[in-house]
Amino acid sequence: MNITFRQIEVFLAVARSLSFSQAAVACHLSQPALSATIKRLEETLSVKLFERTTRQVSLTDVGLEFQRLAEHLSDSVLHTQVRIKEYAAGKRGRLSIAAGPSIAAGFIPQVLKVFGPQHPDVEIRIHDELSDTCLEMVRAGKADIALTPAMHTDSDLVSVPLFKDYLVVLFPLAHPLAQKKTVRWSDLQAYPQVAVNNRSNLRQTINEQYRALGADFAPAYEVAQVATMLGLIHAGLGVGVLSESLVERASLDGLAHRKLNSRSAYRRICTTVLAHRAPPPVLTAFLTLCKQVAAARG
Amino acid sequence: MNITFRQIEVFLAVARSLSFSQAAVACHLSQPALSATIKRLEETLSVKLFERTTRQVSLTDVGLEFQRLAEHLSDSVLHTQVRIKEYAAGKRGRLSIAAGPSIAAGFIPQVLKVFGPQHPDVEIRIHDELSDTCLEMVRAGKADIALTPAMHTDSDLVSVPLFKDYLVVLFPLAHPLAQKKTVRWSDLQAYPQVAVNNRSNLRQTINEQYRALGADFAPAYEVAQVATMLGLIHAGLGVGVLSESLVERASLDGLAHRKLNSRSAYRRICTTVLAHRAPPPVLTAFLTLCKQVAAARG
DNA sequence: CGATCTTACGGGATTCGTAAACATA
DNA sequence: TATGTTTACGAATCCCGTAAGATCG
Repeated sequence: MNITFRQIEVFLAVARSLSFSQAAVACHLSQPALSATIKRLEETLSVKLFERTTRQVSLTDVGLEFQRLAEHLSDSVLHTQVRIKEYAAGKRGRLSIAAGPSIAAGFIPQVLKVFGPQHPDVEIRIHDELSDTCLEMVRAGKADIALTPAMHTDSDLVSVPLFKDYLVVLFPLAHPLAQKKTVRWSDLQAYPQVAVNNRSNLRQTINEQYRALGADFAPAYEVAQVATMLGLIHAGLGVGVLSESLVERASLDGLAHRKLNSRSAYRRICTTVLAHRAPPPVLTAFLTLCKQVAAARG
Repeated sequence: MNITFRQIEVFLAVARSLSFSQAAVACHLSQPALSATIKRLEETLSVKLFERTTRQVSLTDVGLEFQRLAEHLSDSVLHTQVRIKEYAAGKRGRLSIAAGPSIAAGFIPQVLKVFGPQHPDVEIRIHDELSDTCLEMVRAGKADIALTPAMHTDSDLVSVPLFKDYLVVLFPLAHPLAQKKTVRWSDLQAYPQVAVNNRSNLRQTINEQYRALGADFAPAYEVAQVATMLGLIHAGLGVGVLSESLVERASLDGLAHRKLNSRSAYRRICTTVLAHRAPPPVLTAFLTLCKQVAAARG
């Protein structure tokens, strides 16, 4: 014989109204049915909860003690139901996002600006690491999703293209490039260049672009962090190639940029998640929004 | 459609073993019945809790989240059941005892010495007040029970005699009274007496005893607290009449006592509780023990 | 006698167990 | 093929509502 949540609800209704009849209407139950429910509860606990004469109902001491505990139980059950529904709707939970440097600084904030307010009870962690590290984190379960330029074809990961992130060249406002309407790769060769090092996917893309043109890319300055690049460019030491997703969000006072006029000068940004694994609900909500934002940026 | 504690138990069994068959035997259920229970739970929450191929069962993300909540619920229900049974058995709760000065210092500790260890989860409060105050506290609901010499006959209170508390005279070890085997009231008149003031029930009993003998009681020293009496007697300033229940427990180094040789030199100690009110379970346990201890002291 | 809880009893839903079907490694 | 889950179905149980009975003011 087991205690029932229904019994607790009914008990609380009686304890509050101190009347079987009133509690019955409150519970949408006939009065004898309610009477029986209380009786069963008392039998289950082998305890008398109410002192009842036909004209008066009052809680026994044990009943009073049980009321406190029952109140807590009722709250817990209700709480559990809303929590689990929120969780299933992606309104609650933890979301661990791994993203490459430019995505983390450009695209992700754009998405989270909408996602955050819509999902106030979701704990979000952003891992801004190099692309390879991002994918490794997904594989290890440390991140739910990776947003990187690298398309992975391993069987344990599944990647889906999100948008094309075109390359742009960045330079000071007064720079000669500011006069040009369109910029080609060949236009850059006249100026010293600032670039991130070879560990970066962005750099590898640039290298490939140069190789395709039969040239070698030899930057005048090589750094690890994008922020350092911006400093060098701002100081007039050179120009630098970055991705559109970054410059369209970051505040780049004193700098201007042009999209590189080449059909192949882009990286395909992909979402990567674990294969053979149903995504957490909050992740599907996040993914849906990512696609919307990606579509909106055209 | 409502969630059931049985469903939660079953869910947790499956979540722990990750097998419907094993969980079924653990729950004393046929495997199809268990399968149906899980299905109903999933329908109630409108959420898929397990990812199951016929050969493998695993928790979904929602299921994992639900497991934490369910674990908490299960604990709460179990906790509630044991708590309420402990409470009903008098093993748990709050007990507020009001007792007159000598009872509080003598008899009560004797009872609690046994009661305390047997009921470790009972919060006990002792109100050591004058007898009238004790009865008033019971009437006001501030105390569950009063142990006093005063027998109350008001309709809202019900008193039951517990034991006879005989009067004794207390004196220093070297006092002449130490030579006597029996002491009568008349024997005391030769010595200065120390007594508590007229607000005390003890003092009123002494006054009555003297009146019955056609004498007036005129103590040499009158104080409010028993502890002060003991100090004065110890200093050799006089002898004092107290109750047997007090001296048989208190440590009275350097003092001796004799029972007063009179059939009427006692007070009838009573328990008093509210009438028209079922006593809290812990109180019945306490009362039972009081009667046992009272019977044992003869 | 009127209001309220309890008991009695029949119908309907829920839950269970057995047996068969089904799906994966 | 062997193991483990789901479906199908009949039986027992539980739960509810109506009607009658009991009790207190």
